[in-house]
Amino acid sequence: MALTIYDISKKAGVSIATVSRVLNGSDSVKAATKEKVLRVIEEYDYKPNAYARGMGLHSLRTIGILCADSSDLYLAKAVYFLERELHASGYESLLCCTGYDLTDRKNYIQLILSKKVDSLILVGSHYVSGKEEENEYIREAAKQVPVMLLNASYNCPNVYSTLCNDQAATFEATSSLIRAGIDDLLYLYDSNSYSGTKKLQGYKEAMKRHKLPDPSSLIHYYGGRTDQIEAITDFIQGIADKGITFHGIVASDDSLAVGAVKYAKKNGLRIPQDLAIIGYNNSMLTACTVPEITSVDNRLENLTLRLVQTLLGVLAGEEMPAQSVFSGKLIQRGTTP
Amino acid sequence: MALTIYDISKKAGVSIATVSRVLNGSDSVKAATKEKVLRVIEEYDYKPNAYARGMGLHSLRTIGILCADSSDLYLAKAVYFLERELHASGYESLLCCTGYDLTDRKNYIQLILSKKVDSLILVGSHYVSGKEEENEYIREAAKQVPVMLLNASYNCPNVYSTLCNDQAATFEATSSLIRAGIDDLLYLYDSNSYSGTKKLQGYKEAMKRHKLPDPSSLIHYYGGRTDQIEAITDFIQGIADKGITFHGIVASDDSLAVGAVKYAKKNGLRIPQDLAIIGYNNSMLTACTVPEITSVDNRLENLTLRLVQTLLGVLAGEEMPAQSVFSGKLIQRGTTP
DNA sequence: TTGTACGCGTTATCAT
DNA sequence: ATGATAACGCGTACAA
Repeated sequence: MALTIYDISKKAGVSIATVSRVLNGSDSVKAATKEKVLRVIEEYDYKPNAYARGMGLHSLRTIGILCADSSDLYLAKAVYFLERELHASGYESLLCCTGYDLTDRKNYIQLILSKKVDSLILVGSHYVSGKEEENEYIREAAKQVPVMLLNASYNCPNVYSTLCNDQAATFEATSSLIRAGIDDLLYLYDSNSYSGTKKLQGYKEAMKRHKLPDPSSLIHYYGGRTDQIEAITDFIQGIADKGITFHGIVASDDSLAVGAVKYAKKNGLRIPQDLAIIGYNNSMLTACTVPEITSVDNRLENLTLRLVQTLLGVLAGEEMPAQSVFSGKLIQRGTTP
Repeated sequence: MALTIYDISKKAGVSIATVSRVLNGSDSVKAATKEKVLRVIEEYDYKPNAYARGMGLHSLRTIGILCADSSDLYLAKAVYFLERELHASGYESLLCCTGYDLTDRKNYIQLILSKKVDSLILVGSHYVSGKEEENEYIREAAKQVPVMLLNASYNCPNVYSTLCNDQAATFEATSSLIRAGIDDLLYLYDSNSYSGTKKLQGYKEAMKRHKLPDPSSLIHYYGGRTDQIEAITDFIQGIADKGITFHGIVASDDSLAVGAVKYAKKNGLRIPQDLAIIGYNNSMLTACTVPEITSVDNRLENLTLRLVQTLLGVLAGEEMPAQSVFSGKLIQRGTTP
């Protein structure tokens, strides 16, 4: 059996209260006593029981990180950064891959809350819906612990949003192509999430601002998996085969842009002369093609850093901004003129 | 304040013992009583306190998943599959990105064990070293909880290994190129981990078996980051610039293979006629290049599935195999003849 | 089948 | 500065 605080107190010749004080860094304990207790703790390699500790402190210093799919290139990076930051601050991370289904998500959150996490981090904008009733579960969760949103925004007490201004970034990306003289721009996207919607708005706004005709026929939703590059290529081919002409593509994700590059190659189109392409996320995928893909960097590491700082502040009882917005940045590479 | 088992027992007009029995699915409770208690639980949405429960059961049904870097394409997939399987079996996953440093890993494991996880899953072969003294921490951990190894093997009580026969797979991949008439085969690798060593052995074995000259000058270690494709391309260029000639490349990772494809393009080499390439892991990267990359599939999902099954068996007190080995499979695509 | 009472290992609140 | 002791909420012998 593992040692308890009683064992240590006996061996050190003090009471359990004193041991507890030493353990929790109380200042009201004589240096000599502290030294003595620490030596015993060291000698027997005593570790306080986590469950019992959780009961007393009402916390195990654990944060629930929820994401739809942690094998997604972008989400995986987000999870990685978050875990690293949290660990550095003495918190552990309970990872939950909830999938994209609403009911599954709700159940998962219920479960995780019952495990007494100190906070919930929802990674990715899929967690915020356009329909208010579908966000009810966020309000509910926020009644129990602070809820942190990465790449989404939701206005509600105890909910804190950290995100990139995807709309502005997409507006800028689209505009840069238009300024280069390309105005038949295809818009490809794969998600109707919060940020998915914002990106689309950015594209539309740019088309409108430059007085281009209604782009409805140029906007296409790819509903398949983003790691199926071949399916994406076929998808774009299908659009072209319908007789829709385009000399530029703005994509909501780098994988869609990779599909676009492969489409161009298959059809003997020169990049960027015949077809210019812009991706999103500035992932390693941008470096896999020839030429390399121009992409929007939404500074994920920055976002995660800020999110954790905000969270720590909230947990410490400080007043924190409910929303932190950063700017994206277009990284120029070979697929744009 | 949240409801306790006492509140529920009062409202249901029974003792806490009965509530506890209902909660834990004991059979010795009258159907009517059970029904009554369940209704109260439902009505007040009562959730047992996790800490108190952990104290009694000596478990919070939580597994520690350790990996060096969960943003790595391959590790991320492994973590995703593991979490999914564990969740389906009623276990939560504590994610720990330990990095590649030994001391950091040790500390992290100590910490995580003190949080009372039911088991440790070490994802990726980096956790097993060739030097026995560096594996001491695994032995220590295994004294406390079962330790599961994914893609590595270590012989020690309470340690269970689930892996792909990377040596045989690499042997087969290398041999297939030799049979196609290419015998100046470069071997690129990026890790000296357990499986890294095995893969290299598979390559060497194939060269030897086909009576090819000592390949020492053809074996090259890339020490940079695998998500830096450009650095990989430069690395290969450097090898060629040294005057080493090769018409085929066997790589220990798909990202190295992507770098090889880009190297070929830069130098106007035809693929596969002038340069044949085989990657490893069969990741989405194989679909990003033109032509697509032939790669070894080590059936990750299978491995994770088996690992979790083994773990559940061990936790249930059943006798389980200490080692489960699966075969890899070469997926033919455009970079090989 | 059900209830009582105790143990689990801490933290926190009083005294001293 | 330190010690005694009461929570904390649940599981589980043991008793009924």
